[in-house]
Amino acid sequence: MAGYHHGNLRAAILDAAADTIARDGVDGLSLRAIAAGLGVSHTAFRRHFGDREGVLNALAVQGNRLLAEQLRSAAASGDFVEVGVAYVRFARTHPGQFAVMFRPDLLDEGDPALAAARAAAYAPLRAGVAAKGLADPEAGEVAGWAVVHGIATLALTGNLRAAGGVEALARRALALLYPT
Amino acid sequence: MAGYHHGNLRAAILDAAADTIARDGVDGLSLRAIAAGLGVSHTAFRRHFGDREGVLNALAVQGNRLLAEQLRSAAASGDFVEVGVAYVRFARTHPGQFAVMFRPDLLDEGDPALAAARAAAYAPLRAGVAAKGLADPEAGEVAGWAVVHGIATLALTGNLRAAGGVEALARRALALLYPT
DNA sequence: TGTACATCAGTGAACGCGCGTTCACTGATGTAC
DNA sequence: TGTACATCAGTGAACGCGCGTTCACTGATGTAC
Repeated sequence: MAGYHHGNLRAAILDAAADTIARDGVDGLSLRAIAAGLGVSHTAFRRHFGDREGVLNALAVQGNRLLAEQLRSAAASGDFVEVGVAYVRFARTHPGQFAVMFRPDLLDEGDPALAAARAAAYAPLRAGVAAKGLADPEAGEVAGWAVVHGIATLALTGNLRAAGGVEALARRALALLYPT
Repeated sequence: MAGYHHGNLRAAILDAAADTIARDGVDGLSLRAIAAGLGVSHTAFRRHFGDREGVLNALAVQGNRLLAEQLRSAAASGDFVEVGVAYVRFARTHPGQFAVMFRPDLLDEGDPALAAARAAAYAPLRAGVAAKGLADPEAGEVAGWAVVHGIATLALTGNLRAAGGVEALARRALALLYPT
């Protein structure tokens, strides 16, 4: 662990970056501060990520993969509302990744790994809406995505009061949109 | 207009700040750059706003007042869906203000003018949902707000493809949530 | 079993940059008499 | 009608700060023979 070689610097940097972004926002992310926190030179990250955009991009890929996994798992329950709840839960348990995933201005939009991870994350939403057999499935996708993205965003920025918890509130809102 | 006194510096700074934030994000806002653009000393804004937070706060108050006005006007049409569409339209026509309005971390949360402007902006949503007579009005408010906030946010950050236009898409999504 | 050498991982000094803030100030305006 | 003076509006030099990047480098590891 100690010594010249860190051993797991790449993962450690991503973890620390996610924490910092969750606390201070993307623009509060200082690679120098992260390096200091890890007891490592402030240029060490370059070997693994190249530059600042590389760090953010890696975080976005990681986030999308994790989101895809959690949405798929929720979809397996058979209740589409739970897919939406899982989206909100992901945003609140991985706020650092979430803050970066929908910021194409900060990412390498040419990265095929990012595109693939995004597509994987979007697939369960599309499949779930299709199964509903709505007259306007495009509107169904957008409404579903927007309602959970909106709740997640508003909750993360401190704009939502939810006495019974954010996830329960999301469940009630989704029940209105997709009545059983 | 020319000369030592600008005449309308306060309004000019707010306009320029909104433009810059719309283009570069809140953290891309440089008061020095704005001052240079207006041909004014980079400390001139202090007389009117005190510090950086003062500028952002004034922008948020202005934005909330404008939003309140436009939502009230849409509510007068009698069609609640149009209140939601007006929210999305506001976000897209005033992206600089919108980016700041829901960032309590950047604002002076003790400012009564801000609290009043926010309450005025939220009122038409609450009234419109109440008129719907839903079994779960709280969920109705959150779902309505979240869906338009989500669509606005996703569209502004470049995450939404909408062939027929964002407002039309919002209208279809809202029609799903509040069927007539 | 040992040695040479390529590769991989991390170092730390130096650079230039733009930022918000502080400070003592100067120019313009308006009001009292 | 004119003058004194308080107030309001904007100036510009200087400060300290933290940032990402560049650069030449050193230490550690693993593989070929």
